Amino acid sequence: MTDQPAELTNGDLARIFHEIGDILELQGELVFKTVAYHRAADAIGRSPVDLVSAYRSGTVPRIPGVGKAISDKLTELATTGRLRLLDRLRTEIPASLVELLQIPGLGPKTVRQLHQELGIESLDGLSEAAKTGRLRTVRGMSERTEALVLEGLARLADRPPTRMQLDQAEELLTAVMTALAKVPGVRSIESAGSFRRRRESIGDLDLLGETNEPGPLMAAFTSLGMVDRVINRGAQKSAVRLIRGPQVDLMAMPPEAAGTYRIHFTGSKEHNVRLRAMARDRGWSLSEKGFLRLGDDGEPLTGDAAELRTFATEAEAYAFLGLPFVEPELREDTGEIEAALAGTLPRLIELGDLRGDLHSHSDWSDGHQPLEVMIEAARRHGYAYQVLTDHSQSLAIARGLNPARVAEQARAIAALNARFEAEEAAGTAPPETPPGGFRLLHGCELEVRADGMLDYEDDLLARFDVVVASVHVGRRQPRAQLTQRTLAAIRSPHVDVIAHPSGRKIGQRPDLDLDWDRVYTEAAQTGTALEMNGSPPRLDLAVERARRAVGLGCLLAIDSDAHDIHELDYLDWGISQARRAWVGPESVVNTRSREDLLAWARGKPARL
DNA sequence: GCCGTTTTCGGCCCGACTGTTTTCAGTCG
Repeated sequence: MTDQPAELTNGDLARIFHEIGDILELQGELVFKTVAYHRAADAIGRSPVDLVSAYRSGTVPRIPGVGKAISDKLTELATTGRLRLLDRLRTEIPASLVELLQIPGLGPKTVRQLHQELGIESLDGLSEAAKTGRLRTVRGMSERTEALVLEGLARLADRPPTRMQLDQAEELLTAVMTALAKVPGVRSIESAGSFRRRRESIGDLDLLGETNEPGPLMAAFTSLGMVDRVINRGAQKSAVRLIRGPQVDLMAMPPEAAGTYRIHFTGSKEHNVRLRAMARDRGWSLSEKGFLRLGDDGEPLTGDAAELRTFATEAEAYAFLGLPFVEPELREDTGEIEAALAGTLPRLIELGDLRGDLHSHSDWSDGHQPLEVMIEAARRHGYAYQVLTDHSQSLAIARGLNPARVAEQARAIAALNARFEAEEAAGTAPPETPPGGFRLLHGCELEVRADGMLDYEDDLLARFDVVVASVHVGRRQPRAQLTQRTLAAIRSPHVDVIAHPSGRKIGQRPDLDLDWDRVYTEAAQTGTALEMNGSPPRLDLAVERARRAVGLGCLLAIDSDAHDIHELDYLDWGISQARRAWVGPESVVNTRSREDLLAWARGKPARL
């Protein structure tokens, strides 16, 4: 047996550099240095390229925030699987000390002090010291602080931090916003933060209230029935925790300065840091309140000389910095500032660009409703087509269709389409029906079996309008085998879309271990679309993968994968992820008319 | 530690809230 080091994923690498950053913080290292490690860790975690493979092969990608020092450490990790710096740091600071940073209110300075003065090096030690009253012997800590620490410890044990799906976040936000919109003097309540940027999962919720009179708003917010406890309450901002729910932050904004408040509270933090640096270069200090003129000493002018510029809209605030409006989904400091400066921001896809949905289910397989109910709901979305893609035969758990049932389903679809055509001719179709009418297209979700074979014969596959293929079984096969199965589907003349290509479920199930660049390259060569599945637990392809895939020439399909009429709206989440991936309408096959879509699907053999 | 058509050295974003303060540091977002 060889003593080959375990393969480190980008996620493992990110954790390593975050840990280094944490330990350096506890050691009192220069703040900018610790921030640099955390920044680099984030960028490494986001990288679409498998960095261990890249470093071993010597084709090292350029990663923003990774300079010579951290690059050398990546080389060491890729070749030896270890990092001497981290081994040494762990002997200097017990790894368990890092856990103390999770307690709300305890930052690096305090943890370091507790370690030095009381010898505390773990959560257990902290708990013991708080209970026995030793904590209050430290300067700056009181009996009250001890109670807060114990409360924080209890919460940590009680409720592991979980993140919400986008749809769950939306539901909670809507409830809070509806309640607060009625408060006198409040012009509007808006969501901000990571939900507005449509991150794939959401931790805290952020809200902005437009008002000149924040008092009643803060009072109403902190006394909502769904509030478990008030974390803090101030004149302009407050935070609460909802019962069995997340933390919600609310900030009041005066209407005339709403533009900079929105920018501030939408983030991301990294995007804002860039904007503030740009403001500083131009002689202004940027905060949520607006732009303050700086004096020669680099400090904002005060007294009579003070000068504050405010803007009611974000577009005006960006314009003051010489930038066009930057869509919230792009505000991650992943190149959007540079593109804005160069005037090369993309025209992002919108829900209205879609002409149909290529992936949905009925109770013919594992959908919740009869075909007629699903399709009646789909018709009312105003699309030109909906593709029904019930599962293929080998996926027994989802009641996959055998060839005889496929033929029966084709007849049912033909009958429905005949009715739609007649209603459109008679003018009795739903008012949402687009010019050219609505048609139900016959597709299937074709199982790529564990043995690598496709689940229907070619002559049957040829009869479908659209075929989406996916991997559900044999997920733990080695990379080479999984990649071959996916490539077999991509190369089939009948497969048009690879559905949820990574197979992940956010926070529950990891990605398939694929040679992604080969998948992208062959998908681009064959004109096979990769799906951006809008189902909130999937959101698959993930944003960074989608961005790379499009960069390598791939087409995408944005689909709902609806198993229920309410899930048809999942297209919206798919759109938001595509926007985060800088995707424009030209890269998405289901922006095409029904005729063009069918021509693309039929034309696949010619494209090969 | 990172980064640069105003810099290869000297910067690196900003303010509210909290707690324990007799004027502010730490934490957080």
